[in-house]
Amino acid sequence: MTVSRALKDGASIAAKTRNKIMKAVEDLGYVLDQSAGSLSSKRTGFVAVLVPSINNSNFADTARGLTDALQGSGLQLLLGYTDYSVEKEEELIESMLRRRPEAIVVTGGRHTARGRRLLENAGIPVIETWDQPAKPVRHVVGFSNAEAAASLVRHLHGKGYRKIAFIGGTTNRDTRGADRRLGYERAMTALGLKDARVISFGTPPITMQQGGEALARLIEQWPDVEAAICVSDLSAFGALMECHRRKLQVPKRIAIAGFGDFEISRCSYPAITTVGVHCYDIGRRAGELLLRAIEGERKGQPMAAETIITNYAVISREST
Amino acid sequence: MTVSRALKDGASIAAKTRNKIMKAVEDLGYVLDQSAGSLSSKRTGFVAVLVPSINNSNFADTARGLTDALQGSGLQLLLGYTDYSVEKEEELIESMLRRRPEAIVVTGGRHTARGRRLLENAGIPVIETWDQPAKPVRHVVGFSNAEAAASLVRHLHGKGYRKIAFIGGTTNRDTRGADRRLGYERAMTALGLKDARVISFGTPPITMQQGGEALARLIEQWPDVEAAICVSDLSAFGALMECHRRKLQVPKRIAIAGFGDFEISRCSYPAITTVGVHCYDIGRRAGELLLRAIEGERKGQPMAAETIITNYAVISREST
DNA sequence: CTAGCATTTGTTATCGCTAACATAGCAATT
DNA sequence: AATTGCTATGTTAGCGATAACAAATGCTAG
Repeated sequence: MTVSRALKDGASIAAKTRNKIMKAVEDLGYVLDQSAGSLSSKRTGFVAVLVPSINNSNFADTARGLTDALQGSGLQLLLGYTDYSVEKEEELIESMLRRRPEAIVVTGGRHTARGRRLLENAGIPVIETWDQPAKPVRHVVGFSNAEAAASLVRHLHGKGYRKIAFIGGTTNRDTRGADRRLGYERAMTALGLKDARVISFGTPPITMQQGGEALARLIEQWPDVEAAICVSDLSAFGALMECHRRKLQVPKRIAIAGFGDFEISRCSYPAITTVGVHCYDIGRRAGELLLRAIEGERKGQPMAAETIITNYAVISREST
Repeated sequence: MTVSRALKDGASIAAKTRNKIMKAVEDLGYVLDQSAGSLSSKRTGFVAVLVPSINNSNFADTARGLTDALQGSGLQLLLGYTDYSVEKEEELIESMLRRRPEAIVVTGGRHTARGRRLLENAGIPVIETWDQPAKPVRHVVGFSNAEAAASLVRHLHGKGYRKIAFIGGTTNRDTRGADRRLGYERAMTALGLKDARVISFGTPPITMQQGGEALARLIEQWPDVEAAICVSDLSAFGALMECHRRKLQVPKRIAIAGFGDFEISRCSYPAITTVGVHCYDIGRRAGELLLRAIEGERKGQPMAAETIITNYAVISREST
């Protein structure tokens, strides 16, 4: 027991004893067993985080924000990839809950019925991110992808573009992508631009290359198109490069806009107009919210459901 | 006990009993507690993985390869970011070991003395990746960054370039980056090209933007430079865009090469010559190796140390 | 009907730690 | 010297699962 106390800080223990213990620990190469500790103290120090993917995506930044926010709190991320599938998400939720995380962060507000039930009954703080679900499970840190995409449409409209197209993936698995398209369509209608032009190409998340191919199709199908909004900066970049290849001047002949404010949109030439959505901050603020929620849980005073709407802003650059 | 049996497969249990239990489980929303299970069975199902970073980096692909390889094995990744710092790595090794992972995968072969000791005494399979350490802790899945960079130099030399520069970060924290520079320098000497031109700019991992700025400096310092090798595709891309801005024709006026075969190098215009290093495969094969090693460990027959050298190849594209 | 075997269920101890309480030690105060 | 009030250490009893063994049940065959 004294050893146990020596190894955590804040316990009252004589300096002499502690030193003796520490020396023994170092000599023996002893490492505390946290599974056993967790079992006893009922605090695992885990936070489960489910993201669609971590490769070339905004979610990596969100994960990083979370990691940073949790720095020093003794909490550790348990990361899972859902691959943009709610079925896989359900599986992951279950296997994560087996580890008894102290909170769980998921991406988006769409889950399987059972997935949702698992979340609701988990007895731990739940945070949905990157979205603004109509019926949140509990806490939310996100924004409306539809609204964000709509504001991009209005921005282009304000610059004089009328024949505006949307490039995205073929399915609705990527709900954020689907929301963006929805926002595009609504904004077009609202502006009286009847003929929405949607190119669906590739399973989400669509790659740079697929963005390029989609642009090729777009040009073929609607040669008079004036601007293309891409579901993400990556596809926008692919589209932009395809324009280079075809010697189509951007933005003179066609304007290109992306979504997400990846570094690439800032650095490419021409730099790409995009919607900045503060991916890192979503993670960071989810982390901070979660710390408060866990604190409350430990004190037996569960926090009231909180919804944090994060900012987004159209970032106008050379490509529009 | 019967419940415990019902919840794992392969146990002999009457179908009727199992169904009854499953129903109760579903009704109660009961979820197994794996910390308790791990404590008892001495198998946590964790694999610790330490990577420098997961944002815009090859390591995300490696993590993905690992995840895929471990799919269905019941093992779960415990991911940690070292931020390219061996001190942070040491901390992470310790906190990971507290979770009693069944194997640990680290990036690179450089560790603090204590970090190395912890790895050696952990009593679990250790895999070092992305490098070819002189004295591996145990297993290795990697390649020589120096050799790979050297072969890129030779490739450029073969194409007639002589005044070849290297763009990288300012410190040696990123040991793989440092190795690449070393390989560059050695190859230049070996080819009789005396005047190595190295631009160090930004703390690793250097960004696209820093790659662009570095190119600007390079041109200023050595206006006659014919080719630039960048420490990664991201900086190469930044450099390439800077060339666009300055209306320097690539590869006519200056050739640009990267490292890592990120998607961006394939899609950019002009497409960037790079060294393909099979990031995903490194993860995948580390995962497979690790499964065998864990299997051996469980049977009480530890596996002999194994070194897997992964392939790399210069991929010649339009930028050189 | 019962021995004999296979299958299914039950018991007990244990994994390595910590919460909660109990005791010991020690200085200050009266 | 006795009392009080600390702080430092020790004891005991779990946390919730599983390993290992023990018992019960079911089935087949003689």
